[in-house]
Amino acid sequence: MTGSATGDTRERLIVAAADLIAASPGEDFSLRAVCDAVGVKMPTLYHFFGSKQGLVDAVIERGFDLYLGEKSAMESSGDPIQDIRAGWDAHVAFGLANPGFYTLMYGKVSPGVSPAPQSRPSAILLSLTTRAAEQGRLVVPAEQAAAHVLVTNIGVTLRQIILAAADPELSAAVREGTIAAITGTGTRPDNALSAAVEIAASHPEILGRAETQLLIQWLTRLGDRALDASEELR
Amino acid sequence: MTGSATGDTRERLIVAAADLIAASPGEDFSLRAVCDAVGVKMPTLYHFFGSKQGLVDAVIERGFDLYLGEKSAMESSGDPIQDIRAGWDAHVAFGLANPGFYTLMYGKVSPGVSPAPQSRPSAILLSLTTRAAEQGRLVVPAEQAAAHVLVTNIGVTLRQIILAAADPELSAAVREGTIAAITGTGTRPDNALSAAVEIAASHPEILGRAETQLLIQWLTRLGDRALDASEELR
DNA sequence: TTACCGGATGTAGCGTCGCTACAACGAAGT
DNA sequence: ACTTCGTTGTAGCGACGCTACATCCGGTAA
Repeated sequence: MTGSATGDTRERLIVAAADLIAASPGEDFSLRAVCDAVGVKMPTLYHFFGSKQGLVDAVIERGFDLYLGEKSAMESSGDPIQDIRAGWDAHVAFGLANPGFYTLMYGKVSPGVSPAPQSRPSAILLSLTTRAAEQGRLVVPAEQAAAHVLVTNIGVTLRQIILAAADPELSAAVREGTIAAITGTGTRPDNALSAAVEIAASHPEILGRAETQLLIQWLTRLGDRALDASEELR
Repeated sequence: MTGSATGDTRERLIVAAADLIAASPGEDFSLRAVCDAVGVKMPTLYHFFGSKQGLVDAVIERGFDLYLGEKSAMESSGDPIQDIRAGWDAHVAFGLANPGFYTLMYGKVSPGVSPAPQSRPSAILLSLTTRAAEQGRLVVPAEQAAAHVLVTNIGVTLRQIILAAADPELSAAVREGTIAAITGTGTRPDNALSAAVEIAASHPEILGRAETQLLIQWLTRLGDRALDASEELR
């Protein structure tokens, strides 16, 4: 035919499948449509990929290549926590820009899914949390911190894709909440009293229900008056 | 035939579809298999549901009924934040126990998905965050807090389903991180409590001497026990 | 009783899907 | 020139979602 170099047909099949998936994210796609787009019959596709899942796997790998390509374009800021922030935003941005890819990469629930392709970006994240841990900036092990960041990052991205509504405020809020959780820094570190209220409310069994309620009442009053007292000093 | 009361066939079709979905979560299912399980032909199914999506919608509604049935069985603890904790754990437990239902309810990425069925549990969550906001315990608006809790709760649940590995530690860590983020409290209870003790001790005139002494005693005891409880999470 | 009527169900079939056995083509190697 | 192997087409299978049409059956009114 039209001068087909080796591997060209296979390449075009992957691109056509990716285009079809991107055209209707989350929906299934037809192998015949892929073949028609390339101008090839089905046995050709099966010669290269063996099954529909084989083609899907190739598309997924292409998706991770694209994702990591964008990600490696960012240079490190030198600060691991700051790099986690940048990686978070890049993750969300990629998901919203490529919902078809992203759904296959992180949204598939079938039991036969293999987590192997996800290992590359997960390793990057783990290296960042490990560096943060080495600097003594985490209150949890590096593995747990990486899992925490990954699960919330995926959650906020999938949610925005499903609702078809980008929500940068929510993404930023969850991002900062997650970072605060793994670094142990609160978002309002000075307000010890409200933190104490939360601790008491979450463990009513320690002091008893009535005592806990009274304790909370006292802490609240203490907070109001103490705040006034310190205001007067200024 | 065998004495079919009104609506019986429709009911059995929903149950059969739910069983097939539960048998292979995330996978597609065959309408013919549903019909065979009930002992009915396909036009009967189409008489009741109109399309495959119609049957799926009925199954989703059944899933939310089941979920809310379990959830309404829990009585309120009186503390909205504590209720959010219980709701979080119930959410995760339901997802892990019913991955087929859960995937349809919260994991579907198709653009034609309607968020209407999700409005019922979301309203419950929003009422909890609204109560917490009324008590002055949130640092963000109630709507944003509810969205934050929902997105992380779904994220951690979907992740465990996909990886086919329950991880109670991760769920608890993300839960506490999320609550800390919306309440503005840090995740280091010992610091917050000892700081609260200092504040109380430096302002004995606000609550009175005897009350302040008792308050400090309670905070100390709370610190010992709560620290032990949170150690188990790490 | 009888005729009718509307909901529930079956028969048969359409077009499409993933997948495959088999053969034909063409460039590279001997 | 002949073989070999990678690539592609022809034709078809079973299963899918879906539907036009016919049939059955229980209640209702003449």
